[in-house]
Amino acid sequence: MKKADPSGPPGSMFELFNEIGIIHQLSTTAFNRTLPDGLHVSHFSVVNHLVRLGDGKTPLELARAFQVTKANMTNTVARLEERGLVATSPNPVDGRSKLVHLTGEGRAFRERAIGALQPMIERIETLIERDLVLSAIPALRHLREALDSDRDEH
Amino acid sequence: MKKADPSGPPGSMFELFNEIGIIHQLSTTAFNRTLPDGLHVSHFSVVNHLVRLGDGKTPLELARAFQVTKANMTNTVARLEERGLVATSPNPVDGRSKLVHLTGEGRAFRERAIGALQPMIERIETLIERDLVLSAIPALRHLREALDSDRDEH
DNA sequence: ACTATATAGTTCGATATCTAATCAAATGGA
DNA sequence: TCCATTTGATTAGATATCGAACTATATAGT
Repeated sequence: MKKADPSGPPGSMFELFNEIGIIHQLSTTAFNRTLPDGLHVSHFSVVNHLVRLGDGKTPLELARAFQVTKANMTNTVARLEERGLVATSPNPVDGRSKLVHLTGEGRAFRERAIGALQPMIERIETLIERDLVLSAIPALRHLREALDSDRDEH
Repeated sequence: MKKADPSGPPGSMFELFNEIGIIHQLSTTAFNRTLPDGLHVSHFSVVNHLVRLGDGKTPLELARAFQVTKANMTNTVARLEERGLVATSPNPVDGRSKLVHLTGEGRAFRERAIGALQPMIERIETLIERDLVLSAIPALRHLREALDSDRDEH
């Protein structure tokens, strides 16, 4: 229905970034609307990361994992702490640093969030050819790594 | 160098959205830093769209083309107008609406912006296998259309 | 051991973006 | 013709996010 325009020659890097931008916008807005307790994708992502890969990470480690600024992660961790989803403690091996731990509420929130997102994921999966869509992952991984290393040089 | 974590099972929709989120973040920050006159990707995109597809569009048409809210586009158009990159006029066929036209400065800005972005695009292209990366486009188009039509139903 | 530099985190100010509410004009049905 | 509904645009308020400046601690070179 939407004849969205590619804002760049078809098959170009511009089109690629444009599609990525639109998908990001549509998906985060949809996720944000769906997540419980007024929390946002950025909050869920951090809690999910801590559950999946283990907690006790520093804010900087988290910032790097998600490629956001330290300031951003300071804010995100503060919000999570206000809500009681994480707790922080001094880093025993570095006096400048702190460690972010999950609370029981944090784990419970993750469960609720996944439950809330599930129907939406399923709805989308009925609309797409799953294999076609997932086939983009290796290319995206590769591009992400390139952007990442380009950034490191500044 | 960065062992970025997929925050979701490998090959899952979660990983896909996560990669897209990170790429979006890295690329828009890099673009924003590169664009001249303190302008941002959102501004460039609108001007570029008007040059490529013709001006005299309404704000709502622009909002739909980029999948952002009307409020967002009101703001973007206002900024562009402050800077003299576009001008608006009443819509002769609808008293509620307005039309957004390019100015000479707007076209000049687009040229400058493309010139400024070019080196960065080229630098990235030396870091990637271009064909691999571009091969993601059809999958992304497909996903974007699905998200788009899902959204229409609310 | 001292000093210079680097690093972890925070704070500040600016801006983009969202949702919800509002206003004005257009449209369609009784 | 009039009123209810829809639609285009704006406004208001909240929040995420960035970059830059700052503080405190750690590290390295002499």
